Amino acid sequence: MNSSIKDLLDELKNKNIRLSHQRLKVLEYLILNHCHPTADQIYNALHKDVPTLSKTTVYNTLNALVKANIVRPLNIENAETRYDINTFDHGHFKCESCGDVVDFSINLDALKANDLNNYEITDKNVYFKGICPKCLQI
Amino acid sequence: MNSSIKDLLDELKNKNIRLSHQRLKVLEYLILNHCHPTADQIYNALHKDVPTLSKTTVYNTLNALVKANIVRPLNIENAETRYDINTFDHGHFKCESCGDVVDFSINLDALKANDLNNYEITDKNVYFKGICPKCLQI
DNA sequence: GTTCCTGCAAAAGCTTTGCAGAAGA
DNA sequence: TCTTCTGCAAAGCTTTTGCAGGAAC
Repeated sequence: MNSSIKDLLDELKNKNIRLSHQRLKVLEYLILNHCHPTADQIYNALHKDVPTLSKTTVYNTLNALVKANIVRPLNIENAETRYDINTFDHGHFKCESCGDVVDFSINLDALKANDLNNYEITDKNVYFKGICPKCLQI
Repeated sequence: MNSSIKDLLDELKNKNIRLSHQRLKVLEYLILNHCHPTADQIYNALHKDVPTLSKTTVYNTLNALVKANIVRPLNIENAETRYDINTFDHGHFKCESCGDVVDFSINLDALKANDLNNYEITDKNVYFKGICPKCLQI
């Protein structure tokens, strides 16, 4: 399960991340939209409500949240980093037609690599590509 | 198993990919160096032997090989596409200390995603991150 | 002789950096 | 008050594009 908003804010305080209006807006967007947005998508979505918002601040905020382990960066396509606030184990599916990314549940602990016995593994990633049901119908 | 060089060249001919000197050099590099190089690494390695080689040609060649399904592009880190000529099922491990990428065997067919029943899945990717044994010793 | 490829220069796209003014604690 | 954040402009990187000359077939 996701941590509560309060826990999140406490964690931010502990890590000396100031809760500016812009940062709260980015965080709110990530919590309300589990669609693995790019920095650009976040910027475009928030720009209407916060006209002075700059892309620099979006990047700044996202990098701070990644460093604080609150969001995870997602690299499926080149030159397109997406951001994910879900903390439970899951894989990602990207539709090559519409570009949408959805989560799917997968047990990452069960993923064993016998070839990597002397390696220290800190991060496991799984992503699939293909066509989503919506695009298959067209 | 990897296909033989002859099979590769036949496949290139079938797909109307001309066997220029530069392209053969890039292909040779990929076959001899299963280290998942970036375009830049390939360029730097071949530049000595083929002084007139341009990065544009390296990119052009890699894109042609990807389109022909002869090499696979690998996106682990943002703004750093790597290229892989191994065709058998495998995952990738990237050392966050030295940056090296190594293969490990994994059964991708066994990776099932129950949440994606109505999805058409064309591509499965697994990558781990951590520290390799060499860097752990330092 | 066609068609496609090469390589230069320039451009495009995402992300980072420098810095002065503004806002959070 | 002190520290950090914002947002503009500019720069940094990887990758792509336009195009004239050259190579493959």
